[in-house]
Amino acid sequence: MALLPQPSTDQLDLAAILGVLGDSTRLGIVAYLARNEGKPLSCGQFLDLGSKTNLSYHLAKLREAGVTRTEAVGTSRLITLRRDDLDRRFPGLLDSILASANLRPLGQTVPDPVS
Amino acid sequence: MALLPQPSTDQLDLAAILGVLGDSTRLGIVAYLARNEGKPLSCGQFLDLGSKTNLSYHLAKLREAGVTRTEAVGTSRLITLRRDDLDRRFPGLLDSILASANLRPLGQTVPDPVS
DNA sequence: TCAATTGTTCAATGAATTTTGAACAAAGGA
DNA sequence: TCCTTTGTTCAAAATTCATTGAACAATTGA
Repeated sequence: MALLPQPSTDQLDLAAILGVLGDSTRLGIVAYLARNEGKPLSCGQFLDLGSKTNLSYHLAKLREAGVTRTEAVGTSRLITLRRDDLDRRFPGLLDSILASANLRPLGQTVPDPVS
Repeated sequence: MALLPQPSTDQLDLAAILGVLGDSTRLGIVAYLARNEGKPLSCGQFLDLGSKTNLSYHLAKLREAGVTRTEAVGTSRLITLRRDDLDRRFPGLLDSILASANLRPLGQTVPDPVS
């Protein structure tokens, strides 16, 4: 129903986006969103990436930088990647970051957050 | 002559790289290095992006994250982009970031540092 | 109405970041 | 040997960032 405040497409700032993605928790959130593109996820889906309070903080950062869209539905927040806007503003950027993120660093496995 | 300490190619960390590029001064340095690929630049070339001391700080950050290579020659430091290593570890990432950085944000011009 | 679910906000804390000027060091040229 | 050029290191200060627990708010279901 209610879309939480977010920057418009032409307000998207590269340094701000890179900065917000320069954090392993937030990178994990974005990678998970990308693996589930189409289905909006609620905050609770990310609970193994941080505490409830901490996720609220990181998810707000992502939304304020324009990486994610957050819609309030009931007591839930439905979160999606702003792929269209990001692709329009910075073509190819998101995909190359996601591709890099999926290269398992040093043979480690990236576990999926709770489903 | 002497190559300053830097992470090896497989030590390159995506979050660390994005984090270090999430700063407009450092992004400006990297964009300028890319526009001059081939010719190593010394710190002084970047003087309009910050003070001498401040640049020393930012250039160290870039080197420690593995984005740049720094070679000490005399009293100078010759700085280059680690394009080969970055491309090998994260194919396409650097180019998409550079392409995004070259989209003038909001019609602004990016002035070249002093030559 | 009551209780549970889902998240946010707040204050506090500790850590990391950015910036500055002063002092320093190393190399090169006059 | 001096002086200049090129950068680094250090300490200090200001700011921002990440994390936590407690309290709160809103919605939903029994």
